[in-house]
Amino acid sequence: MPSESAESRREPNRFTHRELDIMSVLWRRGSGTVAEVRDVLGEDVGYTTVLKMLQILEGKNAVRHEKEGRAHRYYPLVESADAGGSALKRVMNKIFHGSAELLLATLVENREFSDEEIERMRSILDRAQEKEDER
Amino acid sequence: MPSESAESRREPNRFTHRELDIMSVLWRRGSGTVAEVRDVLGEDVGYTTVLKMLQILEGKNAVRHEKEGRAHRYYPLVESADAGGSALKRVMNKIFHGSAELLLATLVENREFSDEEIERMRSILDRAQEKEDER
DNA sequence: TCTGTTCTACGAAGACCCTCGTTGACATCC
DNA sequence: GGATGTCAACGAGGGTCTTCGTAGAACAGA
Repeated sequence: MPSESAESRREPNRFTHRELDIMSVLWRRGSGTVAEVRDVLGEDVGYTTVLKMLQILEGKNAVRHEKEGRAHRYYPLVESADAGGSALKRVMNKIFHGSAELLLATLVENREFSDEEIERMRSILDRAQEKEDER
Repeated sequence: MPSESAESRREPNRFTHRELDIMSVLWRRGSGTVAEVRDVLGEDVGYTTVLKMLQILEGKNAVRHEKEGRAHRYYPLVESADAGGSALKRVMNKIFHGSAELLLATLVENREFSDEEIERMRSILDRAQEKEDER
């Protein structure tokens, strides 16, 4: 098995902090204009900054835009599940020695979950196991 | 609820990519000299680069070193569980809308787990629930 | 002693990230 | 028409991240 540590300079679905801030808004809302995104982010981020970031993201094919009146409306092209999968894999490998169990243990340790949440998480595992058993 | 997007410029336990590469090695091995860390990372990372990163990490109190012969042996000061907790929280909030269930679902979707692994993950949830029920 | 090796230390170069000032287009209101 | 407001576009500035060249100390072997 190759060492995996030599990262290719540009992985897919990997976002910088600000990029992630902005993608996060688009994922939540489905789409957004510059002004809308900026409203969510708060006034401490400049308008032109948000615009620039969206243009950068467009250059990376992470979003696309359509004209809407005089403004542009931006839509995410990268799915949050894909970005999340990559991010989780990275965290799991780099920090949790590749162990999903260690990751899960840390997750439940750092937050209190209600019975209902835990129940739903359990059923997620059930479904995964069923799928496994079918083979 | 405050908007949460205005990140403080330096969160604790937050590492850059290269920093994380190096911390990852120290966490796995428990400690390492520059040469040892570099061996794990592969020859495409320069010796002085690794040294520099370790010095930077030391400046951030993420590692410390002891003399070992003529060389330095570095030890992690930040625990992987702490770094992992921060990273998971970030991923959960920015990408999974704060939902641990969505996170778990993505995790099990992206990798096949054996029955044993799933069983152990289930018991992690059991333990969390017991703790919850005690109150 | 000379030479090669292995180490730390320092600093500078280059890439990347983020921010914002400025410009010009367009629209609206008076 | 002139003032005002909203918009995209561009580019430059300053910061951070990463890399590496170079220097010098310590040591080993011939």
